[in-house]
Amino acid sequence: MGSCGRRQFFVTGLLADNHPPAEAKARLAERFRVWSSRAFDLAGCPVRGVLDALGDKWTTLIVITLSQRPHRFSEIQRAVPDISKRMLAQTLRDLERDGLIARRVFPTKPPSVEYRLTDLGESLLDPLVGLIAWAERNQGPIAEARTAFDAAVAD
Amino acid sequence: MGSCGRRQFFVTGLLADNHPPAEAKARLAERFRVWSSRAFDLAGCPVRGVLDALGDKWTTLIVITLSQRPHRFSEIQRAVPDISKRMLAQTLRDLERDGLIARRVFPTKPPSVEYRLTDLGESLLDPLVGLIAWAERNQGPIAEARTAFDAAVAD
DNA sequence: CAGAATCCTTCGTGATACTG
DNA sequence: CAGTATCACGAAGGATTCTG
Repeated sequence: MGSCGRRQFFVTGLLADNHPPAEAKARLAERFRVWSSRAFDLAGCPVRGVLDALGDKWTTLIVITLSQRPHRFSEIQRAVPDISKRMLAQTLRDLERDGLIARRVFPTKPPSVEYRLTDLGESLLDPLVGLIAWAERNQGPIAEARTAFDAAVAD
Repeated sequence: MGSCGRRQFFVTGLLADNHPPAEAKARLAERFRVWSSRAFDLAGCPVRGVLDALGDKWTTLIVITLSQRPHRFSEIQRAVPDISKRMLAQTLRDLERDGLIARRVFPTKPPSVEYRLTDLGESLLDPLVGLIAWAERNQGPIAEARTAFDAAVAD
């Protein structure tokens, strides 16, 4: 998957206490100092890690689908629009490898396989909802900014 | 950029009230019903939108860098490891287009340009910190899951 | 049904060179 | 300094076929 580059982008300790709105900036500032001081020395890169895991085309849609209840392979395929079998299998495999979902095979014929979120996977839902909520809240402003920008570029 | 596919993945209304930990699942369940009912009829796809915007290699690193203070072009390039001028310019342009950062040109010679987060951009920091915190908190378990999975695959 | 394997196309990204 | 333009490559993703 993606790399963090030769130099590592390093941010740690953000979770020390809870974070009231607008404290985020201050928290990042604190962490940024840590990152700057050892940027080139240590491994581990949460920012890149989480983005490599969730940034692809299907992962979050599958996680959201599984957030409701366990699904079978073909159920997910019906639930997630336009995903191919190839990408579904691959994404499920990656999610299982990261410990976010559990795979359970029922030895029926034809075989059926159930996928469900692990506790780790469910713990991701909270921050994920935060992001989605932000996206919904700011859909309008972003769309406006885009049309304004495009109009300005067109002279 | 990326598309939502012919059929739209639609989730709305997540931000009605605040969300104590572990309520995320219930909130998603509610939204999922809405999504299912009009998945094929309406446009707008916050999940895809935010992922298309943040899922690339450099966007979040730049946002985090700018979260501390305004930066000039070359400052960002020094702060973000291994980014090329091409990708820096392109990512900054996309961020400006979405209204997340503001660009200000000082007519000096040689010219200098300052980038800063807009209010919209700063509002992204909070959910972003949530994701990073999750990533840090679960770096260990994920790494363990991977090695366990790889070992199991290797028979 | 639940995949694996193969091929093929498109996109994101990097390297390099040029400009105001 | 702050970009743009062009080329080239590798990886992500899609379509298809095969299997247990």
